Amino acid sequence: MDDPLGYLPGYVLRRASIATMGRLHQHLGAHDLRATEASLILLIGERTGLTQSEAGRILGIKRANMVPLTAKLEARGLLERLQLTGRSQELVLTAIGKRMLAKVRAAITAHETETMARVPEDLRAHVIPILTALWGPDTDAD
Amino acid sequence: MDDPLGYLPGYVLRRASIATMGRLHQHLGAHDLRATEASLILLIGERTGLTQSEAGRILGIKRANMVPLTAKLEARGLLERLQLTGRSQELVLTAIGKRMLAKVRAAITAHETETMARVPEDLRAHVIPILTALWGPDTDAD
DNA sequence: ATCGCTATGATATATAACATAACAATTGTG
DNA sequence: CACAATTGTTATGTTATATATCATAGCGAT
Repeated sequence: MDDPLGYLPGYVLRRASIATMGRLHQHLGAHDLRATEASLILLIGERTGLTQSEAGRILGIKRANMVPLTAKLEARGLLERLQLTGRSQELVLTAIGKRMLAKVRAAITAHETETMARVPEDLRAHVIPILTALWGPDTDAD
Repeated sequence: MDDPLGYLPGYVLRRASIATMGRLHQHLGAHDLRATEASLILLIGERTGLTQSEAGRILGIKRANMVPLTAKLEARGLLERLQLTGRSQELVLTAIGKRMLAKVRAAITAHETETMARVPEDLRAHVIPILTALWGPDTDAD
């Protein structure tokens, strides 16, 4: 098709992200999960004792937006909110949530493999370093 | 802050894209342009005789969403729609639009430089190839 | 221990960017 | 010519953001 903007890193980065997210969405679709929801489940699965706002900070999701996100997952029985200190609450996976976690991990692994497979072999080692560099230390979600 | 998901290419790609778009937005903010609008202006500036739907196809924007996009830019006096065949219309930059194009190009160049500067020098050459590979041939917007 | 500041969660609301579906008009083609 | 495909448009819905405001709870300093 020719993309006359294909020489612009920012543009190509965005298109790459959109395309990759689209593919991820297909992997997750079977479990009726959005990428954001999946990332939260993954995160809780890897880090115990996380507070709702801590999780939000790590994922770059604002406090206000964590509310409907956790509410939805809680409504589906995937996670629980444990009142921790009276003003903060810990996010914990339920049994169903843990089963979902396994499925999410499988989906993510498949997607990850598929994603890396697109990159010429000799460049694969540079993917994470480059993307991490572009991510950069701008990480404040709130 | 530690990002426990930092080993996932898809996740890091998304964060990188969001961060980079945020920085781009700052460059463009002075001209009150969204990234999408800027990309359309850039595109028209590089390719003459483009139809609205052609532009949409190239940029991955659906026909329906091209309407408010072009309408807004036309309302700002940046572009004109020339009836081309009776059902298709060519997008053309006005004089003001061309002046804006110059500014957009400057902003994009600055942003591009800033973006590449984040990447360790020895990896820079791989940025576009990797991102292009990840973008992949999924390019159908409609 | 109380005063003031900050953190947390929640609510309401706005916006950008995308999607789908239906439609009219027009063009191209078998 | 009849029919299919293309183009632009309108209406509408969804998702992921954002902001502003609020009540409550904890914390630090005096």
